[in-house]
Amino acid sequence: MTIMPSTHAHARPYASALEVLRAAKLRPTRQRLALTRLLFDKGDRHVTAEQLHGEAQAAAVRVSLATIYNTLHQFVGAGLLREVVVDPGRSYFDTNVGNHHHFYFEDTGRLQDIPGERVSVAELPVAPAGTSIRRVDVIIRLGSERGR
Amino acid sequence: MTIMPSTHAHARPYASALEVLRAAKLRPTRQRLALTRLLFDKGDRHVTAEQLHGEAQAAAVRVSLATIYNTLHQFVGAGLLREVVVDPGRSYFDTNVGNHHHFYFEDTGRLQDIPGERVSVAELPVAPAGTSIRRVDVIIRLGSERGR
DNA sequence: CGCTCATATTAGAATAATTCTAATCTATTG
DNA sequence: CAATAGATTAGAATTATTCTAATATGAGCG
Repeated sequence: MTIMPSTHAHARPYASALEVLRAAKLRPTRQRLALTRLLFDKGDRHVTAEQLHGEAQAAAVRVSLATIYNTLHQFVGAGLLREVVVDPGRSYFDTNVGNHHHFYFEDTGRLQDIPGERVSVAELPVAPAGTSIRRVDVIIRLGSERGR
Repeated sequence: MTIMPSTHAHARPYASALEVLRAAKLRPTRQRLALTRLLFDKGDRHVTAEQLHGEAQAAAVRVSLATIYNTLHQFVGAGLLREVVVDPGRSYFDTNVGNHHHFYFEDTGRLQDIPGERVSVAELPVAPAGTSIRRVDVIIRLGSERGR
């Protein structure tokens, strides 16, 4: 793919990152644009803050870890990311915000999506008045061979 | 309830704590006995390390935080406790090791059991060869009124 | 019982992930 | 382009947890 004259009509990474941030009402700063691209230009992924920081540095993008955290949380707030809690002490951020669940490989720490349709949860009593379901997380924890 | 002459025939807290530890092949030390009682004498509960430490101090049991952590993890290893991960950076230990799932009140940080039968998960592809399912966690996250 | 030793416990230091702070920058708007 | 609200930053601070090395203790044995 060759360099194109600057138009605005197609989904180049840059343009789409900009749109993503605009839609989320977040100022498109240099670092947010870069992080948006790192996060969303490669399909669904699960990253930790440190990982993303590493990728940013590898890509010669100067971003502090504080900004990584700020941005990840803002993205979660804006519905661009979903935080997955599987490991005490480590947070994963999932670029797939659709209806789905997870396989978690305990040995390697890797997460894998399971399409939402493959899992059904029989209806349950919505808890005490004044509360509503934010989300239902299903995590299938996998270990190597020896089943426990 | 008054002090009983020392017999061995009924399920006093002390005796059962001893049995629990023996069954788990863990030496019944002073602190493990005390923690066993604190954990299991009051029905199903979800505690953090700090909480348990606090309870121990309140009960005038001298135990270091390191021992709390050691013990909690040994108990998990022995199948006496189950670790529930719902909050990044905080671990809950559940005295209910049977088949069940959880409501998680995001505002208060409280966990509540949901009997296992109330939740059914439609079968899913067991992941890559060489792995087996260790556990399936279903966490229903609740928020206050405003749904999201 | 009292020794011995493997196992536990402990205080405190160390680590890891994350958040905070206050100073410095930078989009945005007029 | 100046003003300013909002963003970024380095580094300190916080939180939860683990590690370390020294000390204590339960279990088995004579």
